[in-house]
Amino acid sequence: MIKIDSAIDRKTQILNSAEELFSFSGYDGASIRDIASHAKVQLALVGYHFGPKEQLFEIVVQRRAEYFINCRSAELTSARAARKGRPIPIKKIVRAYVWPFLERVINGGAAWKNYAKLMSQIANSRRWQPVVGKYYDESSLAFIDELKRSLPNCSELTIISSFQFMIGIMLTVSAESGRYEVLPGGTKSAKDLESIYSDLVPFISAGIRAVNKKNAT
Amino acid sequence: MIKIDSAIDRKTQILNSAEELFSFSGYDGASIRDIASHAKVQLALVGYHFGPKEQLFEIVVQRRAEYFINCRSAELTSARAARKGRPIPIKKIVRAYVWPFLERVINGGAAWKNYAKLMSQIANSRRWQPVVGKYYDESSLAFIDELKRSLPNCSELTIISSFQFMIGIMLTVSAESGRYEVLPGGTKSAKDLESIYSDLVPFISAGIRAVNKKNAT
DNA sequence: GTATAATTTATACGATCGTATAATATTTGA
DNA sequence: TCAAATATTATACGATCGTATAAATTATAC
Repeated sequence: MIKIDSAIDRKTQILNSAEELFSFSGYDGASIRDIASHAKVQLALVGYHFGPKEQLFEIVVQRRAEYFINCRSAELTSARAARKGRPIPIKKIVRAYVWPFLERVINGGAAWKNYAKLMSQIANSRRWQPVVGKYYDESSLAFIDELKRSLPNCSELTIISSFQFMIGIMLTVSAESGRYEVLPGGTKSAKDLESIYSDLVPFISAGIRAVNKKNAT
Repeated sequence: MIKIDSAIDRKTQILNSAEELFSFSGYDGASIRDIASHAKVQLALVGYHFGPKEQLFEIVVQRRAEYFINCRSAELTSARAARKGRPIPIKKIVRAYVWPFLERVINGGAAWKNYAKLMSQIANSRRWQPVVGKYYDESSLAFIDELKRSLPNCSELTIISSFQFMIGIMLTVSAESGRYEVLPGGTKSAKDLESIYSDLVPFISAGIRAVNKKNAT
């Protein structure tokens, strides 16, 4: 008889189910009953472990946010160390931000894909701005500061816009909405996905350099 | 006594309210009762004019889609005519796609802003892919074909990716989620918005040129 | 002007929602 | 081993959901 920590297992199952159903149906479209039955637990157990629905939602957002923030911070630190005080190349900054996210979408399995889909929807939503900001703002500020250091002649607004453009691209790709699978020549295989990702950093880096040059004082 | 066409007026009011509430709360978060009371009409009137909720939602998406598709098509046609058979510059293609949308966000008032916010959420959603695709796929294909003509050495997948990147940027900016207003130096005024828009086309054009060069055969 | 059609109102139905609670089962710690 | 803590179940409550329907009102056409 194998002993398993049932409580933790079930909590994880609930979070994974919530993540999946929220990402497809949205916050109000996914009921706690849907989530419970998808996780194969009783309805009341969801509330017992996670409290009200809004709190469950926030915990879903928080859970993987911590990983990304730590990972991005580590990438940035290591890039800084390699440059010994000199500004970090734009491409490295972009990579430090988008790669931890894309890597998980590629290698992390269905759960991480679901998280990415969820984020791609709520990041554009005013309604969830407080939740997203609570966990991601601090990390965002660190990257914007780093961009400022590497683009000293660029206006702050242009830097923030570039940062926003980067996130927009990262999320629309990670959403895998199916919008481009139906188009002839659109994505079909995992190999295609990697090809898209390999275009992503050069695209963003060139974009940032272009608006920097355009707005340089 | 002024004679007003009450029915049409109220239908428009309902659509505007649905647009606003869908864009903030999502499809399931906005109830028909919310929409009706926001439009100052009776509950049952919504169903009378627009049928089931899903149909109302689709009509909201469709209403302004027609304008954008026509406007983009006209921009493309005029750009083609000016070039007399030669390929259209990338910047012109990008502008033909994003400008009709951004122009409405800038000058169209609250209703068009709400539509943009709504699109920025459902465009990344698999759930609504059939609805979005129904109205936008044909136009998307026309733009992808035009990009192929201007980038003859670029792989089809890279072109589709670039197209997707462009839409991701356009929508994340139009969403006005409030994510960047809280950041120091972030957007505050309408003037800032125009500055962001002026960075958008150069950013995307430079990005496309970069991945084209990288993948050129 | 009056019959016909279109619009609007008032209301009700069954289903599903989030949440709370009491009872039961399981695990934990001394 | 046995009480205390934790986890799980079963169930019920009031609120709100989308939808349907009949009555009342307004507009249209001849």
